Amino acid sequence: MSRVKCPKCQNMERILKAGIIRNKQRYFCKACVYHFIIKKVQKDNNLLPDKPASQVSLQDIASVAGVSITTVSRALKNRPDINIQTREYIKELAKSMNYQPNILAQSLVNKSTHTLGVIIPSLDTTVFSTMLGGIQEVASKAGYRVIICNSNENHETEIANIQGLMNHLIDGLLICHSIQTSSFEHIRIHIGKRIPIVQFYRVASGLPISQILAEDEVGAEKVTDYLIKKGCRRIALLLGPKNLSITQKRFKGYQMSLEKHGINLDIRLLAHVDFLQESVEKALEDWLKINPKIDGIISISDKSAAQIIRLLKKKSIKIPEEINVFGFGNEFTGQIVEPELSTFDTRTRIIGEEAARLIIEQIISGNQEVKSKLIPGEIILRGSA
Amino acid sequence: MSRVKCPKCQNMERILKAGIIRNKQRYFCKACVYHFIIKKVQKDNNLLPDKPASQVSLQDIASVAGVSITTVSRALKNRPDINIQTREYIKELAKSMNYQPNILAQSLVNKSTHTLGVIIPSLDTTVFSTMLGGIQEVASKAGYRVIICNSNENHETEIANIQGLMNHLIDGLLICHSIQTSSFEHIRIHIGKRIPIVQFYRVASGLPISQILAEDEVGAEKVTDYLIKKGCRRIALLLGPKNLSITQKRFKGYQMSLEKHGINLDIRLLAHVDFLQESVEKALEDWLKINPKIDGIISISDKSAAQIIRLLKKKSIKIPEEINVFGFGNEFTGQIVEPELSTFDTRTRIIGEEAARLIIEQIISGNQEVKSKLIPGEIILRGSA
DNA sequence: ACCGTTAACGTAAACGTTTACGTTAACGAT
DNA sequence: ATCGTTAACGTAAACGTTTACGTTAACGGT
Repeated sequence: MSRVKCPKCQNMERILKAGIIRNKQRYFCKACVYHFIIKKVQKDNNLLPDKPASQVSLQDIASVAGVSITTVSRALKNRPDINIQTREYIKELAKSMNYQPNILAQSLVNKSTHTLGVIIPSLDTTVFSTMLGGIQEVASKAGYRVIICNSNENHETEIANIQGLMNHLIDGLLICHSIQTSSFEHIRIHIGKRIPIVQFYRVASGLPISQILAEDEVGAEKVTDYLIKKGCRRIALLLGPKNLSITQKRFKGYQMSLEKHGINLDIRLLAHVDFLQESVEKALEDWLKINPKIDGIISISDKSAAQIIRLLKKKSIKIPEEINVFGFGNEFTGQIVEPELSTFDTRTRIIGEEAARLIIEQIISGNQEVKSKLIPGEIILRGSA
Repeated sequence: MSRVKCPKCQNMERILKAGIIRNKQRYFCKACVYHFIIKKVQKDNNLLPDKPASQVSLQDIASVAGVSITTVSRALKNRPDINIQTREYIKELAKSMNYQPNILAQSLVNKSTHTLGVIIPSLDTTVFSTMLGGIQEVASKAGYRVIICNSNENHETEIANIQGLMNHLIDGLLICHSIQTSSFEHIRIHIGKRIPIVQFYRVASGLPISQILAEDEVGAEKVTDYLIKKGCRRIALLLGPKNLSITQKRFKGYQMSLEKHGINLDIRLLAHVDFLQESVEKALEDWLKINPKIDGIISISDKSAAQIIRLLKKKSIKIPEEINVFGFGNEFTGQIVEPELSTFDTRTRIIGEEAARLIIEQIISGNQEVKSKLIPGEIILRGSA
């Protein structure tokens, strides 16, 4: 017979084998009707009385102090219902034990992580990193962390990122859509739920979500107005992909200005690029073949504008005498290129700040009322126009 | 007498008042020795049988499916020990109920968040956002999220950020120190603990932590070598704050090159700036007063170098005939300024990628062996030198 | 002696998972 | 009938907090 003793009734007689489970022999004691497994005799875990590297928890402090977890929590959180001496003692003890609260556990209970999620299409572009800087600053002043996800201008990545963040990791989402994003179902399913969302810079206007916008339409109109006033009649417009809100709005502003001044729209003067150097160069080549000749260029970004200036100079085309060039964004590059770039400052940092401010307000108030805010920009005149 | 009934023994006789606690009258039943509080009669919570907006949990699915939480978890995690039909049924049910796992709870149990923390000194500088891009890409391909904290070149902020992240929010920390950081106790206390740390770009060499470095020393030496070979003898060096590792290393490389070529070091040719436009301008003004005249400038960054070129041109000093200018970093600006900037490409994106790769390897392997990796850079010659 | 009151503490549930281990029913071999 | 075996499920502990609520001792008034 098996020399096995039932751990419950200590009987050694009526023990049956009862199969093998997870590589261990199982037994059944008929006397006390009990299934059991013989544990491996642990090799004397002689040393290491404390858990070694793991962080100290409320429980650890409670054990040392000889009180309950509740009391420790109360002490550290400065709750009432605790003796002042006890509180101070525990606080010092916690400090000496180098206690650090586990934010995960806190968040799980409090249902709030004090973290904002940001989806941004790219980090290589100054515009976006500037906005991020603004978001960061406001967020950290308000005690919020920021998780940044880079969609890399890719629709699928954007969707995946949102999925991940929304699973209880963040208290609010700031999103600037990728170029490729044209359907917005992945956003719509989250509207009105627990987590507020704010769109910024590039937005989907159809959705009932708050937005922080640059003055795209008005900006483009002002810039076009200015160029027309300077005498330009053949103004080329470099735009992003057609589905982008800023593309549409800037085109609209451009169009309105032309209309206002009685100038006909020539679609050959419009170009849609994907922000890569080659496509900008291609667009410029095409423009230069057009008759009557162009006398102005408004670019989506200062980066592209700077590039255009360099290309025009290589062709010995005089700026601004033959062609005026205007940028968008007021990036550093504009001050380096010669002639220095005239540009429409969209105040990207402010956009970031306002977006963060709005979402934090919505998180705290719980009020998800749809708000739309336009950040006023400003024309900055330098040598190129 | 009080017409209060004891909820335990239903007695209405021997009930005593027992103080008020949290604004509620407390009672004591002498019959069954029981303290109790009369609950407010809940207003018929007539509607809303389900919790309204809160996310669906394993428990919810289990209730609907009529199984236990364990079974649901097993099904969704494709564990064995479950009937295939049950599994498929539960999976579909979960999908139809739009189940999303709570990452916080998962992380709490698994003691891993699949998130990297990054401390970066600034977002406005191309160098850093480029490195971030590299980190992001590698991390997200490996299934890791990234929390970015901007220290804003501030020591205190850096410390606060690390504190926050280390409290169980991240599996690994990537850090690029702020300018102001000169003591490293806040790092040292975390070494060898649960969470691996990797320093990148700006590092504290004294610490036993892995590092990913740019070729600062060799790079500066190569650049100086090149300028000397071109005939320069009075090469000015624009550096960052003295405590920065990259400052020290680039100076060392510069010094070694001078020594090698038998040129004496003139400390008037060294300038330490804080990356602001004014300080760069000030440094340049000082240099131009020196005799014998300078014939070369090596700058900490392309941005400063571009600025210097603009300033020199305003003073009608010819580049590279009178003064050669060399940058560091290969930023976009260098291609816009005229003459185009010669620069040492430190491969910042690669640095970010490698840093992410290293920390993920350490997280997965659990091996925190100290590794140091130098990312080879490359001289890029353009018009300015 | 009896009762009402309160300061100061403890107990246990809850948050949503994962997982070690216990349990059951059914089946096949003796 | 008895026993060994296994598929397929359930129970409960654990992760580290927060917090609603229960409990105790001590005190003061009659």
